[in-house]
Amino acid sequence: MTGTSGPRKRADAQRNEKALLEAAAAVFVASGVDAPVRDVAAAAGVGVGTIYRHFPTRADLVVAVYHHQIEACVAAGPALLARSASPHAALAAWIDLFVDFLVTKHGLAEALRSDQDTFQTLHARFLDDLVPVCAHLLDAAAGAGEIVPGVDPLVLMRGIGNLCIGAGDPRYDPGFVVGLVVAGLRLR
Amino acid sequence: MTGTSGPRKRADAQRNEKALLEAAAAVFVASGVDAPVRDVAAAAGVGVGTIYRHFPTRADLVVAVYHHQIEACVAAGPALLARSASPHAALAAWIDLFVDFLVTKHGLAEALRSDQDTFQTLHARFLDDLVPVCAHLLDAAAGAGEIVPGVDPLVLMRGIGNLCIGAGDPRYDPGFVVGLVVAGLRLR
Amino acid sequence: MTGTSGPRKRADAQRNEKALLEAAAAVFVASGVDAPVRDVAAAAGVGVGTIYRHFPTRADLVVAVYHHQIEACVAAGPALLARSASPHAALAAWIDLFVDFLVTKHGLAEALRSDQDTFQTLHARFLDDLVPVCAHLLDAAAGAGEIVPGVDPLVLMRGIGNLCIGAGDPRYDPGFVVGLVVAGLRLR
Amino acid sequence: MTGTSGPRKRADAQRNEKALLEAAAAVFVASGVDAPVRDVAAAAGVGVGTIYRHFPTRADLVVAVYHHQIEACVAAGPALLARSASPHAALAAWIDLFVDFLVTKHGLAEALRSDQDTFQTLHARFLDDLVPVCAHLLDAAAGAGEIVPGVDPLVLMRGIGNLCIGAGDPRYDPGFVVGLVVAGLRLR
DNA sequence: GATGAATGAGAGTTCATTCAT
DNA sequence: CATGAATGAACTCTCATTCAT
Repeated sequence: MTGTSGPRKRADAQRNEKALLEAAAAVFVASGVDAPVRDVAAAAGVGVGTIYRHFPTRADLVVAVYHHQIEACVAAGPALLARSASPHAALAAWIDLFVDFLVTKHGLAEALRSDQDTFQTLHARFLDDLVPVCAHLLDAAAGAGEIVPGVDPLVLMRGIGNLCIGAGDPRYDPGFVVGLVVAGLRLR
Repeated sequence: MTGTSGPRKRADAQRNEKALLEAAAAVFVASGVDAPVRDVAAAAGVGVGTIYRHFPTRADLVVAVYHHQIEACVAAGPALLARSASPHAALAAWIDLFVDFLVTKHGLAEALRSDQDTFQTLHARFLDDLVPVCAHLLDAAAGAGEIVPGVDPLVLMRGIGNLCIGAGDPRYDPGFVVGLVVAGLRLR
Repeated sequence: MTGTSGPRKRADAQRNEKALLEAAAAVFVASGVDAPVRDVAAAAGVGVGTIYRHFPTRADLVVAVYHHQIEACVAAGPALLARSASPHAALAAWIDLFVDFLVTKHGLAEALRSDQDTFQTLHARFLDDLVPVCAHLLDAAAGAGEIVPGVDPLVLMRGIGNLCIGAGDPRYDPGFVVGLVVAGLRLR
Repeated sequence: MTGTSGPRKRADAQRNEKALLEAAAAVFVASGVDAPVRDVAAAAGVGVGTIYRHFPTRADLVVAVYHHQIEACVAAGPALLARSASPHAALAAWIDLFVDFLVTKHGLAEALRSDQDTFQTLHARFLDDLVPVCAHLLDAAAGAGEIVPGVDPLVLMRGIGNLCIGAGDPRYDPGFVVGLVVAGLRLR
């Protein structure tokens, strides 16, 4: 805005892509990840061609939309483990974080659960990145004797993800049920 | 042909409707509750007009499809409470039943979670019928001091329902996570 | 129009299909066989869905459009052979008929030559039906010692077909070149 | 870098244009003259804008692509007439040359026949250059009493061109039908 | 009542063409 | 001059829904 007029084209394109992602995120929240490409384009104020240029398939777009947020979650795992009172506390905090993330980005959980071919990629990406973090936290907690051993992190994460579906409804409370799950993990 | 046409028609219509429901159930399992109306009509061997005559909206059809199964679940609640060792055991057994139901009728959980307007009716019907049963079981278990008090049956049921989404995937195991929830309910 | 209101639905559908074919023929002449489906639908005064119902693929439509005309040509072969002065005269007359047909239905020749996948079916149909007739005429003329033996009917017909491309242009005269071909066939 | 930039640029531009034409020729052979502009640009390693700068319309590009080859054909006419045994032999040889040209550059014949507005220019150019050559050969042969008089060279050339359409198909043989045409030209 | 033909909105996708950099 | 990002018209195809028979 001040003096960035030099190599502008690439800068513009990047800005454009960012605007695209934000618009897509908004549209996904409002209409789900199945929202018409046209709607996303309109929301971003670009032509549909621009969407296809940047993200050839819908999966590419969805993955991109949630990429940064996934990364943040990945980073939070070790950080929490380092500064929490106990591994179980870290696990609980991380799950809370994950739930907050999903609940905030309403529509994400729905996307995650979709077994449509279109979202295979999203699925993969999501789980490939997050499951190891979860596994690490589970191992730490199990190693400390705080939780039952042998919990499959993938199963746990998909469960948590599922529980976040429909978070917008005032009559539903994902956090409560997730709390039951976390409680259920504890060794008694 | 003249005298019997009155009652006969009704019988025929009922038969027709039943065939419709069975066909719809099969199609829903195969293609989800968003399956094209034409597919349902074709599976039932009727015209699409007939579907619309019997079930003006898709929700009506979906509700009807799952009606009997919901009723069975409703009936199972008191029965289990009567013959189980403890209220908590009855609750656990009933939840298992519910999970089995959802998991077996693949696609139902997905339909349940949908917040699309189309399924509002289904939602309502499903919960209106089942929540009281669940509430009764929760009350009994809480009254016996076996579980934490104040669990909202609606929230619990929606959580359970959500956990059943994606049950077909071999890498996911709804039962395990539901087990954690049930364990989490117990007073420690 | 007078008393055909009995089994009207099927009658209507047939009428509709006929109107469709006529409209499609007109559009094909005007815009080629690649004309947008919408244009055909508009010309026929129906929705696009109607086109797709009657003719699931474009090839189906194209084949149907030219079906009757192909049949007429098929029927003309033996008839001409029976009533012509010589086999060569019959062959020449039949080729004239074929050329008239292609030239009249401007756009047909273009369709025929297309090697696009869409028209494979048309190609096949066209040649499967007409080549045998042509072969019969060629055999008769060759048997009578009037023309060179061993002419491949398929090659001849595709040549004739090609020559009819662009018949609308006043500066071109397919008939003349076809005449040269027919003359070239004669034993000298 | 300073003094040579004037002439250098022109040299570069010429080189660029040549590369463009070669790339376009290759793409036209592979995908037909309707190939996406992008494909041509990509094959040439330039941006689409460059294509549009050099050749504002597609016709301009197509004409340019085939320009050199047309010129070669033009030059061959008198040469053949000079060194052939008879005018008819020269005509036949020249037609063979023309056919070889069209058949080799698969896609050219298709382009030639197109009556689309886009190719009007190509048409014109092609015929304006070649028709006189053909006329000359026809006149010579007619003058020598070898062929029928009064053959319109334009009609003949378009016929020949049409016959070359679909040359790639193993079941078709343009050369054979062209041979019939050439034979048909002879006085008997 | 049942039928299924017809309708047409809507979604995905491709590309010719323009124009800011 | 060259580039290629952006635009948006155009096209195909699908299906929910209506309604004449």
